Amino acid sequence: MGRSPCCEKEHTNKGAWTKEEDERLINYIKLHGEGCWRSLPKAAGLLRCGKSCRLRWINYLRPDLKRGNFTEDEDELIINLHSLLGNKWSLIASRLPGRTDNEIKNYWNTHIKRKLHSRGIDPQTHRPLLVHNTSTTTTTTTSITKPPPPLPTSSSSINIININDQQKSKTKSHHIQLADGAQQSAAEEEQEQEEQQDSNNTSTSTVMTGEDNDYLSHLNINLDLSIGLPNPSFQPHPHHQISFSQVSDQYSNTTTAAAAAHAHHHQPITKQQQQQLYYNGTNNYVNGAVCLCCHLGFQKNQHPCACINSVVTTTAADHNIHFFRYYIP
DNA sequence: AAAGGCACCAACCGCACGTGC
DNA sequence: TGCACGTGCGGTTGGTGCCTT
Repeated sequence: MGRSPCCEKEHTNKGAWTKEEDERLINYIKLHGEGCWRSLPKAAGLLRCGKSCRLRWINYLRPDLKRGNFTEDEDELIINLHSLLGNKWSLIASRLPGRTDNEIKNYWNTHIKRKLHSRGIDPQTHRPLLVHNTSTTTTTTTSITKPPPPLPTSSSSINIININDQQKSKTKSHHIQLADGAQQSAAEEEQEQEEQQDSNNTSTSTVMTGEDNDYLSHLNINLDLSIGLPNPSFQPHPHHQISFSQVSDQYSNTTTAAAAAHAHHHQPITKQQQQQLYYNGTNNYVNGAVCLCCHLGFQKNQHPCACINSVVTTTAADHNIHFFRYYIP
């Protein structure tokens, strides 16, 4: 016995939405708000599937949507985010206010892919295209190529933090600038290249780097990616309600840091702790954290993530810095 | 003017995940 | 623990309009 269909297909319209349908949907959501998509069509007097209503609202009718062409900045941002996240369109869209995942996905397939090809970059791997790369399996050929060029953003930083809860004194905190004119040592860079090549043999597009090779090879790697883009309208997922300040001293005290780590990994925290965290963020630019433990499948089966004992430290105060944290328990 | 090719994008579909029971 | 349900995501499809022949 299969699951019941999401709607009665014989009684639903398909295809393009009419103006009248749009108005019905808008009016209903204005009155009752979003949600309960399955029952919405009937309640709103629409002969549409609930999923269709949701899609129409999210991708087209929502009042906060930004219409019009993508800017050059948006282009670059999408490219950078895609190089980090892969085809996680909703995650990418969460960093572009007013843009939808569907819109970005379409834009990627129609414009950016071509743009990258013209730059000689493989849009899937973000590595230089090889002349002899005529095979359809680009992942195998790219494993022998040079590492990708630096991201064309103003600057990027990777912060690798190894925290042993009992031995915080042995904490390793590794901060690497990936901007043009990188602040990496040659040895670090070499190791990063090796690790990147290793990581390319997997389906994960995330770049692993730093001196923690032993730890990185450990199965219990936890990954927390927080991309610090100036996105004040960012609405964190309910699971990720706690925002992280980019200013290091905000989390220099253990209580706050522990609370932040605690909350970030889906643990309940007190109202007081929450207020403290938000208060700390208000004096500075507050960055919405994206937990890739969940989004990329790391620690999917562990609740909470093993990185719960990590202490959050940050190192950058530049509002435009792309900010990553890797937690290794 | 008609036909064909192409680009664009709204919409659909199937699946995965989270939640409640 | 397993199931049903609601929701969201990513890949794909199909309609439309523009351009070229």
